[in-house]
Amino acid sequence: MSSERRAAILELLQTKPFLSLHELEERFPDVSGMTLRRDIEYFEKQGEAIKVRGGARSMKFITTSMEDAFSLRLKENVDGKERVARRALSLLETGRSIFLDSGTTVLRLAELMPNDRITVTTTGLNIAIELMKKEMPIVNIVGGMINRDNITVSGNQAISFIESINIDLAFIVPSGISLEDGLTCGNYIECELKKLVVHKARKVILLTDRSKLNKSLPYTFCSIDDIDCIVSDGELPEDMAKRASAAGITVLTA
Amino acid sequence: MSSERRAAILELLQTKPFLSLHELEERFPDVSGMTLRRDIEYFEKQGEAIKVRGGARSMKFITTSMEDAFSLRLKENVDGKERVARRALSLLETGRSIFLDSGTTVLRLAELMPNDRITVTTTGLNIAIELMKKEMPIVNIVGGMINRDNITVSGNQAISFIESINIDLAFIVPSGISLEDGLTCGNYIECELKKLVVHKARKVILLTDRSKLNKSLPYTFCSIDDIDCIVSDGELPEDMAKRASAAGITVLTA
DNA sequence: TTCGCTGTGTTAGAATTTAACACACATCTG
DNA sequence: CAGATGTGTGTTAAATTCTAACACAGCGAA
Repeated sequence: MSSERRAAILELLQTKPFLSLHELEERFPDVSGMTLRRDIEYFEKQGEAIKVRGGARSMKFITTSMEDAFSLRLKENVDGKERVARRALSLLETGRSIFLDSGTTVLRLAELMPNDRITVTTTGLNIAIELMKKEMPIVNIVGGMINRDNITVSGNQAISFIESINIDLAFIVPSGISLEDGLTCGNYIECELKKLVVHKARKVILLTDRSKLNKSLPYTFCSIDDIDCIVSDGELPEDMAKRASAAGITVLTA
Repeated sequence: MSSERRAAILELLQTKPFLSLHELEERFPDVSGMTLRRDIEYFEKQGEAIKVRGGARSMKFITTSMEDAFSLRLKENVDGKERVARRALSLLETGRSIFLDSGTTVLRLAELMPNDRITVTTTGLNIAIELMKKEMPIVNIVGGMINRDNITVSGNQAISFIESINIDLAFIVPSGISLEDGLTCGNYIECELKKLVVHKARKVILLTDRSKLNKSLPYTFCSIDDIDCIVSDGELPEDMAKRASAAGITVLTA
């Protein structure tokens, strides 16, 4: 039957950016090349792929110009970010007001977010877009100027927005973490915003991966002691773990 | 020289979803097909196009899942919207602060916007995203709750944002226009926002197409007399034209 | 001048794609 | 049940497109 084969091809299309006909012919030796061609044609009509010479390109991997600026960064330690995002998911509770920082880890979290009745406020344009694809969360975006580098909104208006809302849970991603300097980022105005978020949130959850540990950037927005929970993609260094436990911070390793 | 040709091809790629080699050969008879092939290859590397049998598909028209929710609506009277957007383009002046309403016509305007030094404030998430792809305009997005139906931000925060800024030019798109009810839309809170924008803007430009004329929706945000300029995709009905000229409104038909 | 680079043209062969027809099998329909 | 219809598939040959390799001109740098 054709549907099984097509399902399998669709699977492949989710995995690889390019599927060659030769590949397909090897994978499905009992049907003719013509059939596989027709399958590709079918997926092209479905919008899952684009027929190109020699095979098909998967839509999943075709990103519009600006998105791939991210996917570049997204490729660093994808696996770690994925695990952190999934672990963080379990901290969500329905009916809450949560804040989502911007960043690729959080983007992944947004993609995975269940269709629960929660209210999300975010500074990340792409995160807002991602959440809109779902049915449920009420999505707020803070107002202000958009930073092209990281698709993040910040500024006075953003600050006054945060001042006006209540936050149960804040998921924060710093650019650097160190014992001495605490959580740091490289942009003053965004730093101010994060500072306020940390101050206002009832509970602050820090999402991090290996690459950020023991790094320090110009602006500090809070100390490690201000955090309530750390989700990391691996064990924390000993000194940091000690500090965390002294401060009563829950540490989750994903 | 190659750069002019490439610039022209890039233009074409912005216009059409598919460019055939034959088309290119007709358009550029003084270079060989091989050269045009190489141009396509070049644009594929640039991420502007995808090479397919017989030509190239423009990236611009390859949409990721959520975007095509819009392209559905975008298909209504595309031609009219396109003309209105292009006509509106000529009203832009550098160094100004402009407001862009949300809507497909404006989205097209955003896509066409030159790389000038202007400041844009918008309620449309997708419009902000579109503008970010460019180098130049400073992009502000108002804060507030996002309406899934039209990817628009509104709410108290949005209003306080608008209150805090100065607007030279506001490009407004109502859902309905009629002599009696003026400019109307179907959402109370968005209506309030538009009302404020019209009030604050030094100059209000109304973008409209045939489909909106003589329609009336629940909430009015301003009267026709409050407008400074109307850009329409065809002649206005006589009574409306009369009213406009009496009010000293510039009418541009595209 | 000479070198090397970039942009281009030409060609022939390779590879892919298309289109048309054929067949098997399942499912309706009278 | 016979016949009609439709879907999925295979086969073939021709048409089209693509690639690769080499050639050459123009231009700036050494």
